[in-house]
Amino acid sequence: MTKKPNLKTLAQAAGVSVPTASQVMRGTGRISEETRKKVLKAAERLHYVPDGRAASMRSGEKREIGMLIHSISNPFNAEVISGVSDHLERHGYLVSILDSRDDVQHQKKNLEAFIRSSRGGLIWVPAHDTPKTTIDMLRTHSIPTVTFLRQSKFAQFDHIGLKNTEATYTATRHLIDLGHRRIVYFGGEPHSDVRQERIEGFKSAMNECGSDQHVVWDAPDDKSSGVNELHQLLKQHPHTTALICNGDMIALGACFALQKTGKAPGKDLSIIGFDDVQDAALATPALSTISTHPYELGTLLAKTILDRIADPLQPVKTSQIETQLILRDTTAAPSGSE
Amino acid sequence: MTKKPNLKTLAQAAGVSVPTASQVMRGTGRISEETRKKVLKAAERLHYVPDGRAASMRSGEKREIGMLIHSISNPFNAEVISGVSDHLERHGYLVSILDSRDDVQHQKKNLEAFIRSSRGGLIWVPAHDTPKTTIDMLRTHSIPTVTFLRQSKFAQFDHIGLKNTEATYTATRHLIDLGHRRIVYFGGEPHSDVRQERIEGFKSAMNECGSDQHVVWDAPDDKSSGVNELHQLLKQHPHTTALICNGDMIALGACFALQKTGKAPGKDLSIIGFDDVQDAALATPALSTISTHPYELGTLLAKTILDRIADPLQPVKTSQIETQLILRDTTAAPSGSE
DNA sequence: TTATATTGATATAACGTTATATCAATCGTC
DNA sequence: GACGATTGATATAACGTTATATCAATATAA
Repeated sequence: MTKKPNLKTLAQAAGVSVPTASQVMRGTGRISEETRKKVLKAAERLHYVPDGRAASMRSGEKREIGMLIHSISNPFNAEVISGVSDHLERHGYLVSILDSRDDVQHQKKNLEAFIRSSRGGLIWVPAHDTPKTTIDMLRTHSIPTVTFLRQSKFAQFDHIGLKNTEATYTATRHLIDLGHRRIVYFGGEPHSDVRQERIEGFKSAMNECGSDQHVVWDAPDDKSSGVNELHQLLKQHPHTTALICNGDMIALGACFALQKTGKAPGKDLSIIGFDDVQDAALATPALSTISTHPYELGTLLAKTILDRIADPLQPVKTSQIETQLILRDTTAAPSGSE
Repeated sequence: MTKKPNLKTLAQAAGVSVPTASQVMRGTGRISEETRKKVLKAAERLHYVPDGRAASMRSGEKREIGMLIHSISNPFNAEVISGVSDHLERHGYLVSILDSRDDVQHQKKNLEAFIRSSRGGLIWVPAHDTPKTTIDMLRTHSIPTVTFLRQSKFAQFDHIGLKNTEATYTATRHLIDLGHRRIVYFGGEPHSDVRQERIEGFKSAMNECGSDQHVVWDAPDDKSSGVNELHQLLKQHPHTTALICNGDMIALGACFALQKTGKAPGKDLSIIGFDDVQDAALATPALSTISTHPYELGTLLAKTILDRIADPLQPVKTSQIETQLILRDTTAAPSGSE
């Protein structure tokens, strides 16, 4: 069991000085072809790999970007991660993922460890109700940070969001044009800002058609919640003809629940989801939904954080990703409308 | 824009020496209550956070564990990650995730960066066809490593797997007892060792009942593949009465495809999945499947890597997680059997 | 020829910690 | 009151790199 080789070992093996070995490994400085080969050959032989901690400490360069997200299993996030990784790996960065589980305690622990580990930047979905102290902690250490999906109330970070209001406006408008009037906004947590934006779009479309009915139904954004809550909803609002859902999962849950009672999504109740996850297209009936281009979002995130690292003092930037209404089989004119 | 505080800054602010400040922050050594308070107060004021790189370099301690997995969006993996994180966070570790996308090139890049970053240990699902050079790289740097799900052919790492053979044996046996004889193993990549184990269990059960029909159908393990490939399968083997599937996703895809042709899973074709993902219980009809206790797997992984870190020279350990056959609505006696 | 660049290497110090050794002051014991 | 033990602090060196300055040897220019 030989000890891990370091630059000193390597330099001795190659018969050169430590700085020379370092320069060869990094490809910098003025080095003759002859010594270059000597060092590289020795490095190969010893399986030398530089210690990133020491290098980063001395040079100040940090070749690792962290992503802290609220749910690692979410297929939308997985696509975003692909977009980020592809771009950043091409620029020589390592991308590592942390999972806050949308819990501020977990998030705080993760961020503390993150700061200690001195990474180059943070791509972040802040957990619900992230407290100001957490934000302050980040700002104090002036870590290049880009948020996505959710924007912090307390600090100005670069941010990339979705055109939430526009998206739900368009979707609601479409339902109205089909003849629907009793439309419910279904799902999401009351505190969510993203949801607030979506509800805004929903309400403004409803207002335009003269409806003062703005029914909003709170429920967790997963499939089982969709199954359970739909019954409650229809009990309280039996004349509902269409749902704008806060996410595809709850929308698919609602479809299941409806089918179990012998009714058909699209025919008896129109349903529009949000995200366009893979299952949306595969479900029967296929789910009408709002697509959000997660891979492109990831690419944009990567570019944004590279810009921020390159110039930490530039003004804060905010952009928004276009969405697209995908019409499949769960939307139709209301059944009593002809 | 003040510079980031370090131990020197902190010590000066508190009016003590650098080693004293260090000891206070770590809670070690003999420190009077008075100076302890002074230092902690100063640390609070300056928002001091130690530099993990420097600490780790000097002390040799590494408080970060990496997980390199083949697919980050896989709900099974997400549960495993939860189990690992919960346990390791309680022991003061940070858990970060890398995604190899089951591609050996990505994997190699990730591992190289991983080694440079000097983490404390690696929990790993080796990508398909991981070459020996990659394994050698890891072994040379003697990084505490535990694999799960897939075991490397080339090196002996600690490993935690599933009782694959036993699981499919039991499942196939159950179908046979119901009266099925024309059973097909559906899905998975030909090179996969895990799948090979499962097929073994399938075949040995089939042999027991005197059937020499061992139809195995290759197909990617996702839902859309299930939809597409089922038709091909039934065209070639029209008398099939039951499927043992390589994963829940392809099983659910097969269910959808069947329903689209007006047939019923369970009644016209029995289907058993593998993994027991959330959707399995929620689908209509609910999917019979093999549950694998991913959270417990994660906990065991965490314990195993802690043991390995504590004593790097102990003999290699291998364990296997029990599985459980969950019978829901997609399994029944074959339709022509009464 | 002398002065000036250029090339290819090296010596030294620094990054922010922590391990080890050391030291003065206080304590208890006989 | 002399001695060793304990307490609470500090000085120093080391972890493995890289930035900067330096230097001898050669090449180029005036």
